Amino acid sequence: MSDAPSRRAASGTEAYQLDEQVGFLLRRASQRHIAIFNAGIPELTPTQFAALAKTAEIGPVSQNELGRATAMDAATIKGVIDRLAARGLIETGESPTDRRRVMVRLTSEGRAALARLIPSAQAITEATLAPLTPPERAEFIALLERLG
Amino acid sequence: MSDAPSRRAASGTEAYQLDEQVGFLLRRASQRHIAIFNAGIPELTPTQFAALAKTAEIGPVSQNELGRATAMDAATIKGVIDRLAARGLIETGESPTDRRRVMVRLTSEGRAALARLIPSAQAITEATLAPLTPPERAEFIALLERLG
DNA sequence: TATGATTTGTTTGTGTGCAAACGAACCGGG
DNA sequence: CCCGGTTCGTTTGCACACAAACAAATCATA
Repeated sequence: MSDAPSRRAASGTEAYQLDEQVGFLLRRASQRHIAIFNAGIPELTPTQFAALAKTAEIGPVSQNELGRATAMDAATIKGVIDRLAARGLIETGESPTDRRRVMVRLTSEGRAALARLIPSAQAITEATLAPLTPPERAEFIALLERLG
Repeated sequence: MSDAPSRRAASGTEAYQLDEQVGFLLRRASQRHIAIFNAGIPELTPTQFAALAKTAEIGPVSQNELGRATAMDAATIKGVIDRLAARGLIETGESPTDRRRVMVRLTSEGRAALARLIPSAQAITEATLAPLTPPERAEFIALLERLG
C-alpha cells in the first residue's frame, strides 16, 4: 500500500515523522501502561500508588522529600497526599524537629491496601511489558533507567 | 553504602521497588523529555507541536481523526486545537460532506512555524536520547514502538 | 424508508504536572 | 545575635488526559 518509508511530505516539512519521535512514543507507551494500571487497580491512580509504595519503602518522610523520591514536584505531591489522606491510607503529622515539615506515614489501612495490591501491581508491570521477550524486557528497563 | 539489592522492607511490602517499575520509569523519562522540549521550544507544548506536525503530515483532517493520529482523545484534542487556532497556527472549517465534522488545516503561519521549529524538534529528540549510544537509541526506539 | 446503532464533537469533573509567587521556618556566616 | 540565603509548604493558573453523559448527524439494514 504505497512506498511508506520514502514517503515525502507535500510541503517543506521534510522528513519529520511524528510516530518515530521518542517523545511521542514515550507518551503512547505511558498511556498504554496507565490504561492497564487503571484496569488492574481501579481504586488508585498510578501516581497515588507510587506515593503509597514509596512511603512504605522509606518510612515516615516529609512531604517534599516524598515528592522528590517519586518524581513529583511540591504542588503535585500535595494533591496526591491530600487525596490519599482523605481515603485514610496515609496520615500526616508535624515534625518534632522542623516546624515547616509535614511528615507522612502509612496508616494500617494503607499498609493493608498496599500489601493487597502489590500482586496486582506486579501483574500490571508484566502486562505492560508483555509485547517484549524476557531478555528484551530487561534490556528495555536498563535503557529506560538511563534516560531518567 | 549498604547491601542495596537485597534490601528488605520493614513491613510486609516484600520486594516491590518503585524505581524498578516500568510505569515509574516511563513517567520519569517522559518528564525529562518534556523538560528538554520546553527548553528547546518554549512557545509550544509537545502536544501542540505533535498536532501541528501531524496536521502537516496528513493534510486537512477532521478533529477526531487528528486526535486518533496523535493519540489524544476527543476531549483533549479539542483543547489543543482551540489553543493552536487561537494562535493562528491552524484554522478550522466545516466538512462539505459531513456536517458533524470540524476540519483542521494548517495556516501559512502554522506551516512557517513548523518549518522553523523542526530542526529544534530534531535536536530535542537527540538530546532526549543523548545518554544512549547510537545503536542503543535504535534498539530503544524499536522496543518502545512495540509497547505502543 | 424508518429506525436503531454508530460516529462526531462538546461539556463537566477529576487528577496529574509544572511555573511562579508567596510566607514561614531554618541555617550559615559574620 | 542578625541577616541573607535556602528550604518547606501553599496557592493560583494553565495544559494535558480520560471518563461519562449528551445532542446532532450519519450509516446500516431490515
